[in-house]
Amino acid sequence: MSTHTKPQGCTNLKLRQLGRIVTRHYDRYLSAVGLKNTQYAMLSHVVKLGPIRPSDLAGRMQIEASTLTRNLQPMVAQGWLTVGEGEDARSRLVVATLEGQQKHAQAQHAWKEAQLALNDLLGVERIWALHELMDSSIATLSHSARKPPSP
Amino acid sequence: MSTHTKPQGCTNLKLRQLGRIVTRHYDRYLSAVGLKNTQYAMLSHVVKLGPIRPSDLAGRMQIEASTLTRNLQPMVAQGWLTVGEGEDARSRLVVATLEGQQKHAQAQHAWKEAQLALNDLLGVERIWALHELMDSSIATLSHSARKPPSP
DNA sequence: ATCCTAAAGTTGCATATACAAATGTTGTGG
DNA sequence: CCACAACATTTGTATATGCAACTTTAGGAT
Repeated sequence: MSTHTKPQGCTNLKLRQLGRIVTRHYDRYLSAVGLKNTQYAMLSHVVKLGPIRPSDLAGRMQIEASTLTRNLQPMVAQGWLTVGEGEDARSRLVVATLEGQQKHAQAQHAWKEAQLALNDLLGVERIWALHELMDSSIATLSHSARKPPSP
Repeated sequence: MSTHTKPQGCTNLKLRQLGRIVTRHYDRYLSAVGLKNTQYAMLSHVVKLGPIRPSDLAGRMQIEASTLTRNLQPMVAQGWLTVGEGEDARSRLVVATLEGQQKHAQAQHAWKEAQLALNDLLGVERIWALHELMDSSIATLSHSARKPPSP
């Protein structure tokens, strides 16, 4: 018979448990430069995607727009990002300041150490396999409009 | 040459992005019974592990003790869990009330729908592969005392 | 017994996350 | 032009998450 029949257990539980462990790992490295993992992620996105509208940024990061609004605040307060006027009067544009770009460059070192340490702990094969699966899952799910249960 | 050289990108970023998507998915199903995914996870653990000390529960769930303290509060307020005296005067024991057990049984249906819907979206092969990788990663990381960067 | 350390929980502080509802803005059909 | 739907962002409310510091209680060593 086959080595596996049906998936066991809860995908969400596993994702969150592993996520917590891994997030703590990265945060220990990033704390040396005064950033949280989420802030590093946001900074990276803004540095790379240049002036970008909040809703587009939220879409790229797979977070809700309302979450983005709040996550921006500490970054703006620290002077790493600014939120300026957009095309419309309703939209804005997020950009990284010079300090933000410098902070990002500085944080990249810490990130790399964290990533390499994790590679060591899990082995590059497993990391690689995880990345492939997660990338393809994100791609699949970010398109399918996931509909709530019927009635 | 090999089809892959080194893992690209940030493991933490991918885990969190996929985690957010999947968590939202489950939460949409669980909202029908008035639970958040994390509460369902906690309820399941307590129902299964019977009277258990907070620190042991935290260890099983891979969350910090201080997080557990707070996450317990809404559950106790709803009457699903109680926190009683433990062996010591310093430790406690968490147990599920009757209402908690009923809520859990009720929530299991919603959870199953969410899981099956996800299986459909991603395919059982991918789910299975993800579970295997995440389980083994959690097992590996939960033992290795992850040490912060030197100085 | 006393002092010192370890163990178990909790609090203070800061951030992250999302849904529902509110606000303000734009574009459109009539 | 005007009512109305569609869009972009923010607020209200609630929960989740972790680190550092603190309190209380055990256990051990002398």
